[in-house]
Amino acid sequence: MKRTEGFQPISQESTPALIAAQLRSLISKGSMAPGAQLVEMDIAGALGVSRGPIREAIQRLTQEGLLVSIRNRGVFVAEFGEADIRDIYEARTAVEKAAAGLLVEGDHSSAGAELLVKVDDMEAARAKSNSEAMSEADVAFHERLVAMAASPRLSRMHGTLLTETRMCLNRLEGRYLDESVRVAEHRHIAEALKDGKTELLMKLLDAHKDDALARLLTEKPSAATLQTA
Amino acid sequence: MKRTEGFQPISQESTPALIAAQLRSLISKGSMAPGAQLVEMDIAGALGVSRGPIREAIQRLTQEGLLVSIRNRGVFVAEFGEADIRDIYEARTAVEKAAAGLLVEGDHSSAGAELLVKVDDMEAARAKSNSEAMSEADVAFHERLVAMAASPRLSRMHGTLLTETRMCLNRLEGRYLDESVRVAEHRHIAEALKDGKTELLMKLLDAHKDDALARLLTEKPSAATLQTA
DNA sequence: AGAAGTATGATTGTTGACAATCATCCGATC
DNA sequence: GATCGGATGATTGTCAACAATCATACTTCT
Repeated sequence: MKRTEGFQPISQESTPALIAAQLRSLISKGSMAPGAQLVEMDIAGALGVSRGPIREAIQRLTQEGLLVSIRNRGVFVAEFGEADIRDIYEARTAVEKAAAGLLVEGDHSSAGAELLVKVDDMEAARAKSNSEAMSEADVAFHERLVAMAASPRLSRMHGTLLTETRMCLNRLEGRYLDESVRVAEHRHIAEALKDGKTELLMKLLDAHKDDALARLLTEKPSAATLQTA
Repeated sequence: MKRTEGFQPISQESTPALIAAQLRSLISKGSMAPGAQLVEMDIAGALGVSRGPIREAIQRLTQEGLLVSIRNRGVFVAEFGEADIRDIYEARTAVEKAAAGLLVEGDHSSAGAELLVKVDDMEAARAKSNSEAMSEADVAFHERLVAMAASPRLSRMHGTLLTETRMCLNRLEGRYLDESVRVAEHRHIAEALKDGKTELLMKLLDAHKDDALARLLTEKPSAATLQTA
């Protein structure tokens, strides 16, 4: 028996990566609002580290597009207008369609089944009129769709796009939906994947995007304004 | 006349961003080989700055996936195996197809014409048997395809994927091709775009990817091994 | 009242110093 | 020869200090 059997290599995350993850989460949740300035000294004080690693973390998020850095003036949470929202959804759909394409070539039956579980989560949230859980389940559906494709690059790109999506959705007030339509849309996508119907799947993903954009970019958000991820 | 007419706002790039761009270029060109360690002090000395901004630049490239950072041991240029090459090409094709889809919905005729200009560059390089120019023209074709879609996110994602592509291609030796086939493939894509033939365009992009992967991942590169971007 | 100039405070950008960590080498021991 | 322990040098990670820059407030001048 080898003496090191049973041991696992230890891998420590770097401090800037940890800080970046925490900041990303706060930005994603809207705790740090679009346009808000990140003050290094404040964050350093809150986290109990020096400004160096904070600056390094900020570079990560700037590279990712979540922060905007203006030399000598500071770093701000990115703000997205209508064009950005369109761009985010276009890019997301591109990634999701590519992932779906890969999934259809594999065991699409169990992939679809797994997505249906996520749809059930959405249905449960709808039944409880828990809109926060619904949003989370909606995002989880899309996340899982791409993750199952086991493509590191699609997942990486999608991760950023989902963060950007959340940032956009955080800004919108009064987001109501006939949630059963929302659940049904996702169920149709999952079923098309399950059945290996490539063309239908692509059409549904496109329609899902068009639907979302139409609702998100309605000029006067009203009580009937709809939301979907 | 307003006193500030004719003036343009000045916007200074941050030092870490400048450093990151230079490093990205060196990595892209293969001057910094996959697996090579970046030594902060060396780079700082070469650029005449302190280690702080170097570290910040490195965080950018790490976030982008071009560098791999291991705590307390250093930062290394990312290395890609066969699975990575597949993933890069899959992701690139996803982005390129999405861009193509957007272009077809607009003035696809002039978009296609513009791509044909890039094909002519490729043809000129073929006629001179200049394989470096051919590679550059090939990459420029794909770059332009996505840039014309005017989608910041597709362009951003594509930029990284192209750098990764170059890194992979840098490793391969003996890359010979019947270059006229290569030029023809790109010409067909440009023509399909010009003519607004969506389905054909998507099929050609997929075939282009499959072709590239088949060639790049041939087990024993021979004089007949083909290369395309 | 509006414009210009100056001062001030907050924040950013960079640097060099120091501690921590790791890889490598060398010598001792079995 | 193989293993272990210790020393050494290289490099990384973090920190605090200082200079530079900007935004804001206040004062003076027209």
